[in-house]
Amino acid sequence: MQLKAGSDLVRRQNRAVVIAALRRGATMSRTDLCAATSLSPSTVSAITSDLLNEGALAEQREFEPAGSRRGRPQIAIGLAPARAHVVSVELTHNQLSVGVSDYTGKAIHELDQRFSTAACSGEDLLVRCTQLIRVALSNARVEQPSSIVMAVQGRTDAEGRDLLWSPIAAGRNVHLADYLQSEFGCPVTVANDCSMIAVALRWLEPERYGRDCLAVLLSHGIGMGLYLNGRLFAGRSSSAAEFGHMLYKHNGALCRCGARGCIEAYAGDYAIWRAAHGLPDDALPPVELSGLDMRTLARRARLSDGPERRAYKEAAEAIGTGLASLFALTDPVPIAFVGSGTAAFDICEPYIRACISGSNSGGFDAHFEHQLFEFELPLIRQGATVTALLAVDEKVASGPDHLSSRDVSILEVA
Amino acid sequence: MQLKAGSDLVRRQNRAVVIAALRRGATMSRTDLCAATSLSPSTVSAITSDLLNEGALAEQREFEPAGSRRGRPQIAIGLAPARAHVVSVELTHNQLSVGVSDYTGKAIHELDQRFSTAACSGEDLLVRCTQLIRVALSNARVEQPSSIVMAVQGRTDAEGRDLLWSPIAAGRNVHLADYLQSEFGCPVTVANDCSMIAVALRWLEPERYGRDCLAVLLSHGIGMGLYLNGRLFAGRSSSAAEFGHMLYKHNGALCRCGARGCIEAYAGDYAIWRAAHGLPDDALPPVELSGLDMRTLARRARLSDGPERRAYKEAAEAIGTGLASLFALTDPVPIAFVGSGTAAFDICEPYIRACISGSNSGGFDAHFEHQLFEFELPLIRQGATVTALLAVDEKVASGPDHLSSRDVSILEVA
DNA sequence: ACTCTTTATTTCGAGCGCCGAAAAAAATAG
DNA sequence: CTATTTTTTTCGGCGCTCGAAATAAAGAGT
Repeated sequence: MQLKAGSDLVRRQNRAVVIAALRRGATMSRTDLCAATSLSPSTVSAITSDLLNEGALAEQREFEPAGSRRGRPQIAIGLAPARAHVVSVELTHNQLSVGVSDYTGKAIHELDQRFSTAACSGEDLLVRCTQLIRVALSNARVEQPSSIVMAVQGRTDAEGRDLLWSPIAAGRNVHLADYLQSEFGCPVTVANDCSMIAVALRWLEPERYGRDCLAVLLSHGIGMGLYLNGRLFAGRSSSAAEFGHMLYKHNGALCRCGARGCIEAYAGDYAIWRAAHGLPDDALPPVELSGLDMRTLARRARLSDGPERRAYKEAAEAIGTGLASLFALTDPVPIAFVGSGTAAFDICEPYIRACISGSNSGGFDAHFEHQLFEFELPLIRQGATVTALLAVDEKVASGPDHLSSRDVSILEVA
Repeated sequence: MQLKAGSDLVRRQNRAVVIAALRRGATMSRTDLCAATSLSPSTVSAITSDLLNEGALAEQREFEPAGSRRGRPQIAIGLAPARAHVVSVELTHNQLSVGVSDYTGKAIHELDQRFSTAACSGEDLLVRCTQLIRVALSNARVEQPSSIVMAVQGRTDAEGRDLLWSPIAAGRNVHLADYLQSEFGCPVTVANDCSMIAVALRWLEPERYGRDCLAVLLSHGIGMGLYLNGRLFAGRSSSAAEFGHMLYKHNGALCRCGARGCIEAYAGDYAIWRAAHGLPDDALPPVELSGLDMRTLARRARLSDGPERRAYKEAAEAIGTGLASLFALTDPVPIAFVGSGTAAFDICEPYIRACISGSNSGGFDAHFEHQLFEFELPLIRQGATVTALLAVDEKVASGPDHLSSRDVSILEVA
């Protein structure tokens, strides 16, 4: 059942609209805001004055940008950098990264730590995260973060509280969000790394990826983030969207996840390496593969039609079959392939396209457009930061806790 | 960008909440409505009195249901049957059906017509629909329908305007909605039949299917309707969710859709029949198969481990592989298997479960609960009717076109 | 230097929809 | 016939948006 509405909802919504407009476009005058939000000047005036009082917005009188026209000059308004600080945490293979940004989204500080994630228990993970975040905050001279988003390779619960399973760490059912939340006293969300890539792409290229965005991570494992009709696709009880674990072949090759026949068991780096070296498809996959190993494999695959080429072909057909199946469900969607695996994409592409165009994806236009991004980390960080900022925006929009704006100005005077 | 809000939105929303409450529970008093909507008594009073004036609601003083307690008796309020009439149209294999219901959802009239759909051009379809709807409306003594929903086997565009492709009719890109809309002067939506099954199940069993609902139609072809996190899953540019056309085997058996390796090319009735009779997997599938044919096949499959059993096993593994892949994306969801194919579900079930539990679906709880429904038509009709009614509700909630409630009462007096 | 024009922003009063409290309505209990 | 109980309506107030008018702050013209 839908929820009832009241004037409170209207206020929140319109404040949110104003904040959203400013989050996109650096600074705007009140007049610009009227145009962007289609709110009346009076309303924009009221809302901005409230938000200015609350410290969420700041006027920028300094930069009068020349354009000297007649009439009263516009006053540029922007988000107030100091209103909040957000933290993004990225847990990837053998690396933990932390980024601190101000409320405008400007990166203030970034910090990495490399260690063997495979040996990491849940407990270890909590401690390492806490420590690294603390250092980063202190380096950035931030007392109190307002929101933390942690992007992990692996499956989280649907509410973004727990890390259920990760291919890169031993811990299971790690209550990351609750722990960090009590450590840092601010809302924490745990998200899938590929979802964050999709968020970033949507944010960076709304024209192309605004409505629909499929991010496929090709690396040691295979991950996916999907926006469909403008909303993040997630499972019923977990972050799901586990493209890499769609079933490619019943009783097929052994996957890192323990199941058999997953796409990843053919298309992950370890699977390609395994197949290229003629190892049995239930061999325990090598834990560590250098970028050099894979580049060598790719070079051989390009040179001659040997076992390497066949391994890449099988990988491509696993991916192509998965995409074809996915597109039977969603219709073709613009794709961003991300990660080190994109370096061998030239080998895979024709096979992938053959799978998709031979299938019924979309029924009529069985083609897809794609882009390649070699490095996933910047995208993940961008996505996590944006997600954290939007969470703060929501809180700011709902106003200073249950005090009317009038009360606030009274408090400020006192 | 989100849209701005105003008092108009609040009014619409709260009227919608009231209407939604009444659509569920036959009749309620104003006090009940307060509890159900969490609106204040004053607001409920105002809204119901407006809706009564507009003829959307009706008081039912007749049935004072005994429960003689002290105090002023409650006045039962319900949707006014005469406020609107909706039409549901179902196009299935060799049959066109029309149902007419009043605003409370009560079926007033139903009408079927059987003919060879395969021979049907787009033009034919438009004419037949129009004629059958006209007859049904006149039989039901309904002057003007308020909403028509047509459920078709096949793929529609994302907006529910056109029938893009259907396995049961020759026409392509048939502008069903626009045509019927101009014929009957009311909003028309074209929807996928399996989506309507999912709508119906959600409506009938909200406890089980309210949030997530997977309807799988097993019959000549394979269809699917999916609700995920309370919203209908649909493709980017079409109704999509074409479970039957997920890719099971690259370059595999020939499917009705023209592609190769679709799940349907193994699990549709025609595919099972083809395999059981040892025909090549690119044989043109028989167009007509009687229920008797399939029952015979199933009986033989149960009796001995011959070609029939193998055909059902292959079918089940195609479905199981598809479900495993789907559940990698969505986590396991309660399933309703619908249609004549459910008669052989006892043969398939173990193989389907083997596929799913061998895979990584959901990561941790690789099981699913399911229900069987032999007859799809009643569910499709129910879903289409509900969809049509909800469309009317939305219009009713937004109020008499741009007149305030005061204006309306003035008009009524005049 | 002063006034006029232009453009941006704020202020003011009205309207709409919700809510709480009080009043009114309509029954039963005594 | 009055008191009690429960439902429903009425009334006044509040919060939010909006349109119109007022104010603010510039450049342009004389």
